[in-house]
Amino acid sequence: MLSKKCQYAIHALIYLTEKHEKECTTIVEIADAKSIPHKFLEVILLDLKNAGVLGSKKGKGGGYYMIKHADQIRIIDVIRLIDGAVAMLPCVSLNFYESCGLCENEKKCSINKLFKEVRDATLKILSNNTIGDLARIHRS
Amino acid sequence: MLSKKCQYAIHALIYLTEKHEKECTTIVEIADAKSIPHKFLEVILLDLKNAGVLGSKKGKGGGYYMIKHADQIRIIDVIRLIDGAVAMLPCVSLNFYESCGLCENEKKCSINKLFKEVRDATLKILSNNTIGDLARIHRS
DNA sequence: ATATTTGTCTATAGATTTAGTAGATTTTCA
DNA sequence: TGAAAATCTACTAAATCTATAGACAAATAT
Repeated sequence: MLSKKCQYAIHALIYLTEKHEKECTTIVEIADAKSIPHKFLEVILLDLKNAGVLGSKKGKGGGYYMIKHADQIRIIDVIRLIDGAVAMLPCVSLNFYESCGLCENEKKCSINKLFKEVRDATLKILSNNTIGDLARIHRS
Repeated sequence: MLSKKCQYAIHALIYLTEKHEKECTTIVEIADAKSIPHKFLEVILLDLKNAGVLGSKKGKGGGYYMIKHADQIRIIDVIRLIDGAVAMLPCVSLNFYESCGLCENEKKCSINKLFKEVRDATLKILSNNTIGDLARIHRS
């Protein structure tokens, strides 16, 4: 399961994409629109900023804005950024690999093989879809 | 990520399948063979028993044995039994559905739609593979 | 300059889940 | 009866999740 944090991140990014781009939107506006606790959203938007996805401006008229184009933000990237590994087992994760510590030979392990299949199927979908795609469907 | 508990469950079932079927195997034997903490394995095997996957016999010469054929135990069933939902969002789960509480109309929600795709791809693989399949590959 | 608005940083806290442990009890077999 | 094994009850420690509080820094308007 994706964490609440990650779900909030996706919703916030879609909201920012659907708004006029290049304009600043405050944390409170997004929080109210999407019913996200705003102190929690604060942390999330900061993470997205530190990852280079969003930019921000302080003071009056400030807020957050998209720094990357929505079509360049893949869903898989948001998940990895907020939640970490996408794979169902540590030993099949591309970005957060760890040995499972249970099988003797990972290359011959049937469990490993099966969950690599699952990983690849999941990755195929989540890396071919962007925040832009989701926002477009949303609008129509 | 699958929990350790679920990984242990899969390994234990494969171990039981690879052993001579119909014979009793003690918790301690499985725990030692697969390096699983045996008090933890105790809980796991009991869950599998209560779900009708394993049978048990108490006393001397007792232990656990397969009650279902390994080819009838789908990996998806083990995961659902031990970890619960397989889906990445509550609103796309078939067996553990809950509303996400974030979108107005689930049927029009693009996020919902995307993660249903992921769910279906995952389910396709995990319901077409059984403990028997994993044990067979293991052996060869 | 100063007040206001807005993001940033530090710190904390409650709830839940994960991963496991301890010890008494029951059943079965020899 | 005694030993071996599962079963049951009841914990616990640590991590993670989901937040919240409050001080601080920067930008803007007046």
